[in-house]
Amino acid sequence: MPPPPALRTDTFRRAISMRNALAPLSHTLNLGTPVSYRRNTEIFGEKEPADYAYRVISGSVRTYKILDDGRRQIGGFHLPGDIFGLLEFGDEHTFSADAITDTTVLVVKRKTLAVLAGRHPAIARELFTFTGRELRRVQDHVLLLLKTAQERVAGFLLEMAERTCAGNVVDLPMSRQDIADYLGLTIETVSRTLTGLESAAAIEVSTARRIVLRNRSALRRLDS
Amino acid sequence: MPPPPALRTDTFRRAISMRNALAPLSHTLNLGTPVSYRRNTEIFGEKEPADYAYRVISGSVRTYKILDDGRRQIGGFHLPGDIFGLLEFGDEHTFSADAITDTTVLVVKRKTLAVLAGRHPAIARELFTFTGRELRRVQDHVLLLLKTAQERVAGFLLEMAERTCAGNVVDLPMSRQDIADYLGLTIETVSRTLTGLESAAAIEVSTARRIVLRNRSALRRLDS
DNA sequence: CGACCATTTGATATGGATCAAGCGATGTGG
DNA sequence: CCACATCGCTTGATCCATATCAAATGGTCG
Repeated sequence: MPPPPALRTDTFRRAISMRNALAPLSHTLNLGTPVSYRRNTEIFGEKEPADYAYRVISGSVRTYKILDDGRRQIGGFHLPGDIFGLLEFGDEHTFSADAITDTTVLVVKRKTLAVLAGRHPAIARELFTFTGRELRRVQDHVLLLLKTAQERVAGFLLEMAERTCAGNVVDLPMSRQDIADYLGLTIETVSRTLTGLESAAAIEVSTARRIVLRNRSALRRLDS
Repeated sequence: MPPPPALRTDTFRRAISMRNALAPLSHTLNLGTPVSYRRNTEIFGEKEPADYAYRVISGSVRTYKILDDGRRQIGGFHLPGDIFGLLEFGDEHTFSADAITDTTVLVVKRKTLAVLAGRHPAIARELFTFTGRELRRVQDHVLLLLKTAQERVAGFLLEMAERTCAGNVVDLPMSRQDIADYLGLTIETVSRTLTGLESAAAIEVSTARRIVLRNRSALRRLDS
């Protein structure tokens, strides 16, 4: 919504200097202008012109749609290193995005990326790889929605543990409602399932937002 | 599975001459070698090297995964004009594909497409557009799986009607089991739902495989 | 401390799965 | 040409996972 400042050489340099061990798309996509959003504020809305793509530096983002019946479906959670807003069909965003926690992102014009990709095959290849990974992610989401509540929650926890790379302690940035809207369940079911997993000694719910994985293989079994 | 003959200049020319009013990706992707498959035969299997991409000329194809618990999830149905097998993460197919009915496809090396895309920005752009459309399709599949049985079936019929472009008469190439595995339902539920839609005068089930849409707006309302 | 919001827990309802049987079309051998 | 087997589909009865409705608990921030 707030159009970020145009990409200028100095901001470009500044962004490049911020390059760090952000996950997998090495370096070429580490450009753009840093912009920050406060918790629960909108980054962009569905149907808005998709001029910019974003990469998370710190914090966390959810992308979602509001369905006709008022329910909200979360398409994905985006953690540091992740890109979002890039792959849109046509010129409008197909999802809304907002910051779950206070978040800083790098903003870059999609058009700029397109030009760069045209000029540098390496960048084009990276974009293509990213696209493949994104497609895979959405396909996995389809498979997730076919499973039982227990499998969905167990799978979600394992995925978050992997993505946050923090051993067995998973600090969830998102609320139960967010999780429910991602997994296609209700908050009650998510809560009950977590309680169930705790009774089964697979996890420990330290606080609502902090889960400790006690028995990964059990979780993996439940994930099936 | 049966590795198609290598792309040679004469087959290339032959394929180009077959160019016709196949749907949306105009012409540049209308190249490759025609190959035919009989009904219910495998085109490729999951985990096989993804050397080739395919475009349906005539017939129909399903792509699917077999899940750990033995269920089958159909990722999509591919009708004349559609491309499949192109977007794979890495070098292996992530889905299996087989012919639903007797089917002819154009086969082209993915590598060839990559080279062509590198050389011709127009082709690169077409591939990118296709990718965006594919991503959208999978995202829509996610949304589909959140709906009620009635909404899924109604939405499926509307989609098929649109894709086959045959007015109100929809000739389904696939079985109830295929539909169920696509919609994440059981055959019983699909069957009952169709009967229900017929009672509601929204459709007419002429034969098991031929559905006539009697009241699209009602269907659209049920699709929500 | 008190208010508010997120989460958990409890009781009940329900949509779709499962189990089981019947039916209709298609094809095959006698 | 018909009897019969087969396969895909429909219909029926029951069960179960998750939604829904409702209330209690707990954590956070003024």
